[in-house]
Amino acid sequence: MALGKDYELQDCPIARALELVGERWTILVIRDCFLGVSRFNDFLVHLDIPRAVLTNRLDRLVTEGMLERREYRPGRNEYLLTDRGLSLWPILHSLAEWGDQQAAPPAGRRRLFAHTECGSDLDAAGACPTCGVVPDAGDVEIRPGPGAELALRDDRVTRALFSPHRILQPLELTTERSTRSSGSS
Amino acid sequence: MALGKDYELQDCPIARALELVGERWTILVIRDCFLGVSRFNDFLVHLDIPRAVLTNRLDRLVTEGMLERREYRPGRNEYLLTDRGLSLWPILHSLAEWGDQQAAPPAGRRRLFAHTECGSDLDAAGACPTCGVVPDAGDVEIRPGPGAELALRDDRVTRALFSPHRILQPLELTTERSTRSSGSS
DNA sequence: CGGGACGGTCTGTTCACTGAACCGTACGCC
DNA sequence: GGCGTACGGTTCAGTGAACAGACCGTCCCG
Repeated sequence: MALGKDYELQDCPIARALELVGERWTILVIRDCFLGVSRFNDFLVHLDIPRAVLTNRLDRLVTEGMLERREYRPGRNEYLLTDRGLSLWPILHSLAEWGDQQAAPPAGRRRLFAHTECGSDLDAAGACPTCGVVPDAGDVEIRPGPGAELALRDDRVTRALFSPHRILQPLELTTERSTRSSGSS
Repeated sequence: MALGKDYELQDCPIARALELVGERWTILVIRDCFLGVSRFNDFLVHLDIPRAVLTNRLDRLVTEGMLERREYRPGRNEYLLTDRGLSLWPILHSLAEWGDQQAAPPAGRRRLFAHTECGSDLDAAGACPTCGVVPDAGDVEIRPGPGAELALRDDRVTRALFSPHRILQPLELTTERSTRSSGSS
Protein backbone atom coordinates (compact mmCIF):
# COMPACT_ATOMS: atom_id res chain seq x y z
CA MET A 1 0.00 0.00 0.00
CA ALA A 2 2.49 2.43 1.15
CA LEU A 3 4.70 2.01 -1.83
CA GLY A 4 2.19 1.36 -4.52
CA LYS A 5 0.59 -1.75 -5.78
CA ASP A 6 3.58 -2.89 -7.73
CA TYR A 7 5.64 -3.81 -4.77
CA GLU A 8 3.10 -6.46 -3.88
CA LEU A 9 3.81 -8.17 -7.12
CA GLN A 10 7.53 -8.21 -6.60
CA ASP A 11 7.88 -11.67 -5.19
CA CYS A 12 11.08 -10.83 -3.44
CA PRO A 13 12.07 -10.48 0.18
CA ILE A 14 13.53 -7.07 -0.50
CA ALA A 15 10.24 -5.79 -1.80
CA ARG A 16 8.47 -7.26 1.21
CA ALA A 17 10.87 -5.48 3.51
CA LEU A 18 10.39 -2.22 1.65
CA GLU A 19 6.64 -2.58 1.92
CA LEU A 20 7.05 -2.33 5.66
CA VAL A 21 9.88 0.09 6.15
CA GLY A 22 10.51 1.62 2.74
CA GLU A 23 8.21 4.55 3.08
CA ARG A 24 9.64 7.96 3.42
CA TRP A 25 10.57 8.87 7.00
CA THR A 26 9.93 5.38 8.33
CA ILE A 27 13.57 4.38 8.61
CA LEU A 28 14.48 7.65 10.27
CA VAL A 29 11.73 7.21 12.82
CA ILE A 30 13.09 3.78 13.62
CA ARG A 31 16.61 5.14 13.77
CA ASP A 32 15.44 7.64 16.36
CA CYS A 33 13.82 4.85 18.33
CA PHE A 34 17.15 3.07 18.49
CA LEU A 35 18.81 6.28 19.61
CA GLY A 36 16.36 6.53 22.47
CA VAL A 37 13.68 8.87 21.19
CA SER A 38 10.25 7.67 22.22
CA ARG A 39 7.79 10.56 22.43
CA PHE A 40 5.73 12.21 19.76
CA ASN A 41 7.10 15.64 20.37
CA ASP A 42 10.69 14.50 20.46
CA PHE A 43 10.40 12.84 17.07
CA LEU A 44 8.80 16.02 15.84
CA VAL A 45 11.58 18.25 17.07
CA HIS A 46 14.39 15.97 16.03
CA LEU A 47 13.16 15.01 12.58
CA ASP A 48 11.38 18.17 11.41
CA ILE A 49 8.70 15.85 10.17
CA PRO A 50 5.16 17.08 9.50
CA ARG A 51 2.88 16.09 12.36
CA ALA A 52 0.41 14.28 10.15
CA VAL A 53 3.14 12.16 8.61
CA LEU A 54 4.58 11.31 11.99
CA THR A 55 1.16 10.25 13.25
CA ASN A 56 0.74 8.12 10.19
CA ARG A 57 4.16 6.46 10.44
CA LEU A 58 3.88 5.75 14.14
CA ASP A 59 0.42 4.25 13.68
CA ARG A 60 1.66 2.09 10.88
CA LEU A 61 4.71 0.94 12.76
CA VAL A 62 2.52 0.06 15.72
CA THR A 63 0.06 -1.94 13.64
CA GLU A 64 2.94 -3.69 11.90
CA GLY A 65 4.30 -4.68 15.27
CA MET A 66 7.56 -2.76 15.04
CA LEU A 67 6.66 -0.37 17.83
CA GLU A 68 4.59 -0.68 20.96
CA ARG A 69 2.45 2.26 22.02
CA ARG A 70 2.42 2.75 25.76
CA GLU A 71 0.55 5.39 27.69
CA TYR A 72 3.06 6.58 30.21
CA ARG A 73 0.62 9.18 31.43
CA PRO A 74 -3.05 9.69 30.53
CA GLY A 75 -3.14 10.98 26.99
CA ARG A 76 0.62 10.77 26.52
CA ASN A 77 2.05 7.93 24.55
CA GLU A 78 5.54 6.68 24.14
CA TYR A 79 6.66 4.41 21.37
CA LEU A 80 9.05 1.59 22.10
CA LEU A 81 10.68 -0.88 19.76
CA THR A 82 9.31 -4.39 19.93
CA ASP A 83 11.39 -7.47 19.22
CA ARG A 84 10.32 -7.19 15.64
CA GLY A 85 11.49 -3.60 15.54
CA LEU A 86 14.76 -4.56 17.12
CA SER A 87 15.33 -7.08 14.36
CA LEU A 88 15.73 -4.16 11.96
CA TRP A 89 19.09 -3.34 13.49
CA PRO A 90 21.16 -5.03 10.76
CA ILE A 91 19.40 -2.99 8.10
CA LEU A 92 20.04 0.28 9.91
CA HIS A 93 23.59 -0.76 10.51
CA SER A 94 24.29 -1.57 6.88
CA LEU A 95 22.77 1.74 5.83
CA ALA A 96 24.83 3.65 8.35
CA GLU A 97 27.96 1.81 7.35
CA TRP A 98 27.42 2.56 3.70
CA GLY A 99 26.55 6.17 4.36
CA ASP A 100 29.74 6.68 6.31
CA GLN A 101 31.83 4.89 3.77
CA GLN A 102 30.48 6.86 0.84
CA ALA A 103 30.10 10.29 2.32
CA ALA A 104 31.73 10.58 5.68
CA PRO A 105 31.57 14.07 7.17
CA PRO A 106 34.97 15.79 6.91
CA ALA A 107 35.40 16.18 10.63
CA GLY A 108 34.72 12.52 11.29
CA ARG A 109 31.70 10.72 12.61
CA ARG A 110 29.40 12.59 14.89
CA ARG A 111 28.34 9.57 16.86
CA LEU A 112 30.28 6.50 17.83
CA PHE A 113 28.97 3.18 19.04
CA ALA A 114 30.68 1.25 21.77
CA HIS A 115 30.16 -2.04 23.55
CA THR A 116 28.74 -1.25 26.96
CA GLU A 117 30.38 -4.20 28.67
CA CYS A 118 33.96 -3.51 27.67
CA GLY A 119 33.84 0.04 26.36
CA SER A 120 35.49 -0.68 23.00
CA ASP A 121 34.28 1.08 19.89
CA LEU A 122 32.49 -1.21 17.48
CA ASP A 123 34.08 -1.98 14.14
CA ALA A 124 32.52 -1.59 10.73
CA ALA A 125 30.70 -4.89 11.01
CA GLY A 126 29.11 -3.84 14.30
CA ALA A 127 31.28 -6.25 16.22
CA CYS A 128 33.28 -5.56 19.35
CA PRO A 129 36.98 -5.97 18.53
CA THR A 130 37.81 -6.79 22.14
CA CYS A 131 35.14 -9.35 22.86
CA GLY A 132 34.79 -10.64 19.31
CA VAL A 133 31.02 -10.66 19.41
CA VAL A 134 28.34 -8.62 17.72
CA PRO A 135 26.54 -7.16 20.72
CA ASP A 136 22.77 -6.85 20.88
CA ALA A 137 21.41 -3.38 20.37
CA GLY A 138 20.71 -3.23 24.09
CA ASP A 139 24.41 -3.54 24.85
CA VAL A 140 25.50 -0.71 22.61
CA GLU A 141 26.30 2.73 23.86
CA ILE A 142 26.25 5.99 21.94
CA ARG A 143 29.06 8.48 22.38
CA PRO A 144 29.91 11.74 20.68
CA GLY A 145 32.45 11.25 17.89
CA PRO A 146 35.12 13.62 16.59
CA GLY A 147 32.62 15.41 14.36
CA ALA A 148 30.04 15.90 17.07
CA GLU A 149 30.82 19.59 17.52
CA LEU A 150 29.85 20.28 13.95
CA ALA A 151 26.40 18.83 14.26
CA LEU A 152 23.93 20.58 11.99
CA ARG A 153 21.08 20.59 14.41
CA ASP A 154 20.71 22.14 17.82
CA ASP A 155 17.39 21.17 19.29
CA ARG A 156 17.06 19.72 22.74
CA VAL A 157 16.68 16.19 21.44
CA THR A 158 19.88 16.43 19.41
CA ARG A 159 21.75 17.73 22.44
CA ALA A 160 20.41 14.94 24.58
CA LEU A 161 21.49 12.40 21.99
CA PHE A 162 25.07 13.57 22.21
CA SER A 163 25.44 12.75 25.85
CA PRO A 164 26.60 9.16 26.24
CA HIS A 165 23.77 6.73 26.81
CA ARG A 166 22.67 3.27 25.86
CA ILE A 167 20.83 2.61 22.70
CA LEU A 168 17.13 1.92 23.31
CA GLN A 169 17.27 3.75 26.62
CA PRO A 170 14.49 6.33 26.50
CA LEU A 171 15.99 9.80 26.67
CA GLU A 172 15.57 11.66 29.91
CA LEU A 173 14.76 15.14 28.78
CA THR A 174 13.13 16.44 31.92
CA THR A 175 16.46 17.37 33.49
CA GLU A 176 17.40 19.45 30.52
CA ARG A 177 14.05 21.09 30.45
CA SER A 178 14.65 22.51 33.92
CA THR A 179 18.05 23.95 33.00
CA ARG A 180 16.60 25.53 29.91
CA SER A 181 15.36 28.53 31.84
CA SER A 182 18.67 30.34 31.28
CA GLY A 183 19.08 30.74 27.51
CA SER A 184 16.70 30.48 24.55
CA SER A 185 14.28 33.09 23.28
CA MET B 1 16.08 16.57 -2.73
CA ALA B 2 14.59 13.29 -3.51
CA LEU B 3 13.39 12.71 -0.04
CA GLY B 4 12.66 16.21 1.07
CA LYS B 5 14.71 18.96 2.52
CA ASP B 6 14.72 17.57 6.00
CA TYR B 7 16.95 14.68 5.27
CA GLU B 8 19.76 17.10 4.55
CA LEU B 9 19.57 18.33 8.07
CA GLN B 10 19.77 14.88 9.55
CA ASP B 11 23.46 14.72 10.24
CA CYS B 12 23.49 10.98 10.17
CA PRO B 13 24.99 8.42 7.83
CA ILE B 14 21.64 6.67 7.53
CA ALA B 15 20.00 9.83 6.25
CA ARG B 16 22.85 10.35 3.81
CA ALA B 17 22.38 6.83 2.52
CA LEU B 18 18.65 7.35 2.17
CA GLU B 19 19.24 10.55 0.24
CA LEU B 20 20.89 8.43 -2.41
CA VAL B 21 18.93 5.22 -2.43
CA GLY B 22 15.87 5.86 -0.28
CA GLU B 23 13.60 7.03 -3.03
CA ARG B 24 10.76 4.85 -4.09
CA TRP B 25 11.75 2.22 -6.66
CA THR B 26 15.45 2.97 -6.40
CA ILE B 27 16.34 -0.05 -4.32
CA LEU B 28 14.31 -2.34 -6.54
CA VAL B 29 16.07 -1.02 -9.61
CA ILE B 30 19.39 -1.78 -7.98
CA ARG B 31 18.18 -5.19 -6.92
CA ASP B 32 17.35 -5.93 -10.54
CA CYS B 33 20.81 -4.77 -11.55
CA PHE B 34 22.30 -7.32 -9.20
CA LEU B 35 20.05 -10.00 -10.62
CA GLY B 36 21.35 -9.24 -14.08
CA VAL B 37 18.77 -6.87 -15.54
CA SER B 38 20.44 -4.10 -17.49
CA ARG B 39 18.13 -2.74 -20.19
CA PHE B 40 15.43 -0.16 -20.00
CA ASN B 41 12.73 -2.40 -21.28
CA ASP B 42 13.65 -5.27 -19.02
CA PHE B 43 13.40 -3.10 -15.94
CA LEU B 44 10.08 -1.90 -17.24
CA VAL B 45 8.67 -5.35 -17.75
CA HIS B 46 10.02 -6.79 -14.55
CA LEU B 47 9.17 -3.94 -12.22
CA ASP B 48 5.92 -2.61 -13.66
CA ILE B 49 7.37 0.79 -13.07
CA PRO B 50 6.08 3.86 -14.93
CA ARG B 51 8.45 4.72 -17.76
CA ALA B 52 8.99 8.27 -16.61
CA VAL B 53 9.92 7.13 -13.13
CA LEU B 54 12.33 4.55 -14.48
CA THR B 55 14.00 7.15 -16.67
CA ASN B 56 14.31 9.41 -13.67
CA ARG B 57 15.76 6.75 -11.38
CA LEU B 58 18.24 5.47 -13.91
CA ASP B 59 19.42 9.00 -14.66
CA ARG B 60 19.83 9.71 -11.00
CA LEU B 61 21.67 6.49 -10.31
CA VAL B 62 24.00 7.23 -13.20
CA THR B 63 24.76 10.76 -12.03
CA GLU B 64 25.29 9.46 -8.49
CA GLY B 65 27.80 7.00 -9.84
CA MET B 66 25.93 3.85 -8.89
CA LEU B 67 25.30 2.83 -12.47
CA GLU B 68 27.20 3.24 -15.68
CA ARG B 69 25.27 3.93 -18.87
CA ARG B 70 26.73 2.15 -21.86
CA GLU B 71 25.49 2.26 -25.41
CA TYR B 72 25.64 -1.30 -26.56
CA ARG B 73 24.08 -0.38 -29.84
CA PRO B 74 23.30 3.06 -31.29
CA GLY B 75 20.43 4.47 -29.30
CA ARG B 76 20.25 1.48 -26.96
CA ASN B 77 21.67 1.82 -23.51
CA GLU B 78 22.42 -0.70 -20.86
CA TYR B 79 22.95 0.12 -17.24
CA LEU B 80 25.67 -1.62 -15.28
CA LEU B 81 26.57 -1.40 -11.64
CA THR B 82 29.74 0.51 -10.89
CA ASP B 83 31.98 -0.26 -7.94
CA ARG B 84 29.98 2.20 -5.96
CA GLY B 85 26.78 0.44 -6.91
CA LEU B 86 28.31 -2.90 -5.99
CA SER B 87 29.07 -1.57 -2.55
CA LEU B 88 25.34 -1.51 -1.88
CA TRP B 89 25.28 -5.28 -1.68
CA PRO B 90 25.30 -5.45 2.13
CA ILE B 91 22.26 -3.19 2.28
CA LEU B 92 20.34 -5.31 -0.19
CA HIS B 93 21.39 -8.41 1.63
CA SER B 94 20.25 -7.18 5.02
CA LEU B 95 16.92 -6.16 3.54
CA ALA B 96 16.46 -9.51 1.85
CA GLU B 97 17.43 -11.34 5.00
CA TRP B 98 14.98 -9.39 7.08
CA GLY B 99 12.21 -9.75 4.53
CA ASP B 100 12.64 -13.51 4.47
CA GLN B 101 12.84 -13.77 8.21
CA GLN B 102 9.71 -11.71 8.80
CA ALA B 103 7.48 -12.80 5.99
CA ALA B 104 8.82 -15.82 4.21
CA PRO B 105 6.57 -17.11 1.47
CA PRO B 106 4.81 -20.30 2.62
CA ALA B 107 6.31 -22.46 -0.09
CA GLY B 108 9.84 -21.35 0.72
CA ARG B 109 12.16 -18.93 -0.97
CA ARG B 110 11.76 -18.40 -4.64
CA ARG B 111 15.41 -17.71 -5.27
CA LEU B 112 18.48 -19.12 -3.63
CA PHE B 113 22.00 -17.80 -3.72
CA ALA B 114 24.98 -20.09 -4.01
CA HIS B 115 28.72 -19.72 -4.11
CA THR B 116 29.80 -20.22 -7.71
CA GLU B 117 33.15 -21.79 -6.83
CA CYS B 118 31.89 -24.58 -4.59
CA GLY B 119 28.17 -24.66 -5.27
CA SER B 120 27.05 -24.38 -1.65
CA ASP B 121 24.03 -22.31 -0.75
CA LEU B 122 24.88 -19.17 1.17
CA ASP B 123 23.83 -18.87 4.76
CA ALA B 124 21.82 -16.07 6.33
CA ALA B 125 24.90 -13.88 6.68
CA GLY B 126 25.71 -14.24 3.00
CA ALA B 127 28.67 -16.47 3.75
CA CYS B 128 29.56 -19.74 2.13
CA PRO B 129 29.35 -22.48 4.78
CA THR B 130 31.80 -24.66 2.89
CA CYS B 131 34.51 -22.10 2.16
CA GLY B 132 33.87 -19.94 5.20
CA VAL B 133 34.10 -16.72 3.24
CA VAL B 134 31.60 -14.08 2.22
CA PRO B 135 31.90 -14.19 -1.55
CA ASP B 136 31.87 -11.08 -3.69
CA ALA B 137 28.67 -10.44 -5.55
CA GLY B 138 30.43 -11.55 -8.72
CA ASP B 139 30.90 -15.03 -7.29
CA VAL B 140 27.30 -15.57 -6.35
CA GLU B 141 24.92 -17.59 -8.42
CA ILE B 142 21.13 -17.42 -8.48
CA ARG B 143 19.08 -20.58 -8.51
CA PRO B 144 15.38 -21.27 -8.27
CA GLY B 145 14.32 -22.09 -4.72
CA PRO B 146 11.50 -24.35 -3.50
CA GLY B 147 8.95 -21.56 -3.90
CA ALA B 148 9.97 -20.68 -7.42
CA GLU B 149 6.97 -22.36 -9.02
CA LEU B 150 4.63 -20.07 -7.16
CA ALA B 151 6.17 -16.92 -8.46
CA LEU B 152 3.62 -14.16 -8.83
CA ARG B 153 4.95 -12.81 -12.05
CA ASP B 154 5.32 -14.38 -15.42
CA ASP B 155 7.02 -11.98 -17.76
CA ARG B 156 10.00 -12.96 -19.82
CA VAL B 157 12.44 -11.25 -17.48
CA THR B 158 11.10 -13.12 -14.47
CA ARG B 159 11.41 -16.40 -16.33
CA ALA B 160 14.94 -15.62 -17.36
CA LEU B 161 15.81 -14.79 -13.76
CA PHE B 162 14.76 -18.23 -12.63
CA SER B 163 17.28 -20.01 -14.77
CA PRO B 164 20.55 -20.38 -12.89
CA HIS B 165 23.03 -17.64 -13.65
CA ARG B 166 25.60 -15.49 -11.97
CA ILE B 167 24.67 -12.31 -10.25
CA LEU B 168 25.72 -9.24 -12.25
CA GLN B 169 25.78 -11.27 -15.43
CA PRO B 170 23.58 -9.42 -17.91
CA LEU B 171 20.61 -11.58 -18.83
CA GLU B 172 20.64 -13.15 -22.25
CA LEU B 173 17.09 -12.72 -23.38
CA THR B 174 17.60 -13.06 -27.09
CA THR B 175 17.47 -16.85 -26.99
CA GLU B 176 14.15 -16.79 -25.26
CA ARG B 177 12.81 -14.23 -27.64
CA SER B 178 13.22 -16.68 -30.52
CA THR B 179 11.45 -19.52 -28.70
CA ARG B 180 8.58 -17.25 -27.79
CA SER B 181 6.95 -17.71 -31.19
CA SER B 182 4.90 -20.65 -29.90
CA GLY B 183 2.68 -19.28 -27.13
CA SER B 184 1.61 -15.79 -26.05
CA SER B 185 -1.06 -13.57 -27.51
C1' DC C 1 10.36 -0.14 -47.89
C1' DG C 2 7.12 -1.65 -44.02
C1' DG C 3 6.62 -3.47 -39.33
C1' DG C 4 8.01 -4.06 -34.92
C1' DA C 5 11.09 -3.53 -30.91
C1' DC C 6 13.35 -0.31 -28.23
C1' DG C 7 14.22 3.82 -25.37
C1' DG C 8 12.50 7.61 -24.33
C1' DT C 9 9.33 12.07 -23.80
C1' DC C 10 4.85 14.27 -22.98
C1' DT C 11 0.21 14.81 -20.79
C1' DG C 12 -3.60 14.63 -17.72
C1' DT C 13 -5.09 12.59 -13.35
C1' DT C 14 -4.47 10.87 -8.85
C1' DC C 15 -2.25 10.55 -4.64
C1' DA C 16 0.97 11.54 -0.91
C1' DC C 17 3.66 14.93 1.47
C1' DT C 18 3.83 19.61 3.34
C1' DG C 19 2.85 23.40 6.45
C1' DA C 20 -0.16 25.65 9.30
C1' DA C 21 -4.15 26.17 11.89
C1' DC C 22 -7.13 24.12 15.15
C1' DC C 23 -8.66 21.15 19.37
C1' DG C 24 -9.16 18.47 23.57
C1' DT C 25 -6.85 16.69 27.62
C1' DA C 26 -3.70 16.87 31.55
C1' DC C 27 -0.78 19.02 34.41
C1' DG C 28 1.46 23.17 37.04
C1' DC C 29 0.54 27.18 39.42
C1' DC C 30 -1.87 30.34 42.04
C1' DG D 1 -11.35 25.95 41.26
C1' DG D 2 -9.60 28.86 37.28
C1' DC D 3 -5.87 29.93 33.94
C1' DG D 4 -1.98 29.10 31.02
C1' DT D 5 0.79 25.96 28.72
C1' DA D 6 2.74 21.57 26.90
C1' DC D 7 1.48 17.75 24.59
C1' DG D 8 -0.51 14.65 21.12
C1' DG D 9 -3.21 14.56 17.73
C1' DT D 10 -6.71 15.87 13.64
C1' DT D 11 -8.16 18.72 9.78
C1' DC D 12 -7.45 21.21 5.60
C1' DA D 13 -5.82 23.69 1.49
C1' DG D 14 -1.71 23.81 -1.63
C1' DT D 15 1.96 21.51 -4.03
C1' DG D 16 4.82 18.22 -6.08
C1' DA D 17 5.67 13.54 -7.34
C1' DA D 18 3.91 9.15 -9.14
C1' DC D 19 0.94 6.88 -12.27
C1' DA D 20 -1.18 5.22 -16.77
C1' DG D 21 -1.20 5.70 -21.29
C1' DA D 22 -0.45 7.96 -25.65
C1' DC D 23 3.02 9.52 -28.65
C1' DC D 24 7.67 9.70 -31.23
C1' DG D 25 12.15 8.96 -33.37
C1' DT D 26 15.72 5.44 -34.30
C1' DC D 27 17.34 1.10 -35.48
C1' DC D 28 16.94 -3.66 -37.01
C1' DC D 29 14.88 -7.33 -39.73
C1' DG D 30 12.65 -9.23 -43.51
